Amino acid sequence: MNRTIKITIIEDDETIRNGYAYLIGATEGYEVVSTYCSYDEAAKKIATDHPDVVLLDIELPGTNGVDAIPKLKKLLPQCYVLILTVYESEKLIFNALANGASGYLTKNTPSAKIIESIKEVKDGGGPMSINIAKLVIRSFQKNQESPLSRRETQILELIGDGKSRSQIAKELFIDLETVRSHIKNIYVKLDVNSRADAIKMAKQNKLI
Amino acid sequence: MNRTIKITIIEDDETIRNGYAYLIGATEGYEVVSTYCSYDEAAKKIATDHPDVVLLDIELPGTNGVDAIPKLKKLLPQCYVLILTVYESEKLIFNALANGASGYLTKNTPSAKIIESIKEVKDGGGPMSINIAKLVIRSFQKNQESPLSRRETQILELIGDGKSRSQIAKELFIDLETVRSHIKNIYVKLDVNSRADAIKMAKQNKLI
DNA sequence: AAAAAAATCACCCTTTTGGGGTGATTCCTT
DNA sequence: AAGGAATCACCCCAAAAGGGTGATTTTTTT
Repeated sequence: MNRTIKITIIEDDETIRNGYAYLIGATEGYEVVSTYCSYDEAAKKIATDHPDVVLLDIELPGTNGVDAIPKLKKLLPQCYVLILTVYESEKLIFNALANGASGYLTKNTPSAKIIESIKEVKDGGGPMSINIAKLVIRSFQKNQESPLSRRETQILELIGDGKSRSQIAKELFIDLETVRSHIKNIYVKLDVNSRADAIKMAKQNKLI
Repeated sequence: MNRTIKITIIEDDETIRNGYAYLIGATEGYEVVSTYCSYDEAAKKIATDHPDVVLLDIELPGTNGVDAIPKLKKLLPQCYVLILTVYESEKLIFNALANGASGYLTKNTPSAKIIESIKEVKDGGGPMSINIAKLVIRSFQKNQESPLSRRETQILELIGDGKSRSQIAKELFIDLETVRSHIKNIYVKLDVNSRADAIKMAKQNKLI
C-alpha cells in the first residue's frame, strides 16, 4: 500500500492557502502537514515537517519564491517543489526550474489537475511534466534559434503591441535613442525596414 | 475489447512531431502508425497506414494543412482529421472545419486533453467538440457584441499587425482618407486615442 | 585577459505618420 | 425616411519613423 503524500503549502494569501489546504487534505492519500505564509516563516520549522512535496507561491513577502527554492532544497533534499503562480511568465518559471523546482501550477488550475500534478511529481515521472517540456521546447526555439537578443525580442514584442518608440522607452526605463538603436538592429537582423514587416517576420518565425 | 486507435501525425517541426508521437504512443490503446513532415510526403503512403485519426498541422511546407484535409478525406474516407495549430485564428479553423476536419487542438493543449480529444473524435461524439462549440459561440459574440463594424474590425486587425494607414489603404484598395476616417471612428467607439491603446482594448475585449 | 556581443546613448537628416477637427456622398438596411 | 456603414476631402501640426554614423559601457564568451 502507498503511503500518504505529505504536503506543505507556502502561500501568503490566506484564502488561497486555506483553499488549497482544504482541497488537498480532503483527498484520499494526500495530507497537508503544514502551511506557511512566507518562506522566512517556513524556514524555521519546515525541516521537521518533512513534506514530500512543497507547493510554493512565487509572489511572497520577504524571500520570494524563486529564491526560496534552493534554500528549500537544501533543507529538504528529498523534497519536490511545485511552483504556484498567477503569472505564466516564462522567465519566472524558467528561473524556478533552474533553481530546482519540479513543476509549476497556475492558480486557475482545476483541483483535479492539482492533485494529479502532485502525484505526478511525487511518483517522479521525472521533474519534467509535459507542460514544462513544451515550455522548455518553446523557449528553446525562441532563445536558441532567434537571431535577436533578449532586449531586442522584448522591444519587438512591444512593437507588436503597437507601442511607439517613446512609449517603449518609458516602459523600459531607457532612452528614446536606445530604443531606436535596438529597433535598427532588429531591422537589420530580420532584414526588414518597417514595423509591419518586422511584426510579420517575427510572427512567421515565432520570435514573438 | 476495444481496438487500439491508430494515429498518423503530419507535422513539419520534428520536435513537436516526435513529442506528440512519444506522448500518444505511450498511452494505452493508442498507436502512432506513421508520422510525416508534410502532406505531400504523406500522400504517397498514408493510404496503406489506414489510421483512424490524423493529426494535421496547419502550417506545412508544400500543401498547407487546410488544403490537405479534403485530399486526406478522399484517400481515407473513414478517417477523422484533427487540426494542430499554434494560431487560434478563427478563419483558419473555420476553413478547416468547412473542409472536413473534425476538431482542432492548439499546440499548448495539455497532453491528457489531446488523448481525450482523439478519443472523443474517434468515438464520433460528433465533429463538434466542446472547444469548437465555444469557438463558434465566441465568434458569434464577436460579430454580435462588438461595437465595431466589419470594416472597422478589419482595419483594427491590420493596425494590430503594425501596418500604417497607407499600407492599410493599399491593402484594402481604399483611400488613405477613408482609412483615417475608420480609425477615427474606431477610436471614438473604443474611447481611446492611440494605436497602442486601441490594440490593447481590442485584445482585452476580444475584438481581434 | 582578450575578444565579441549586447545594451546603452548621441546627433545628423528627411519623409511619413498620426491624431484632431469638420465636413460630404453614396449605399444598404431597417 | 432614418441611420449606420463605407467612402472620400481638406484643414492643421506635432510626433514618429526610418536612415546614417558614431561612441561608451556592461556582460558574456572564448
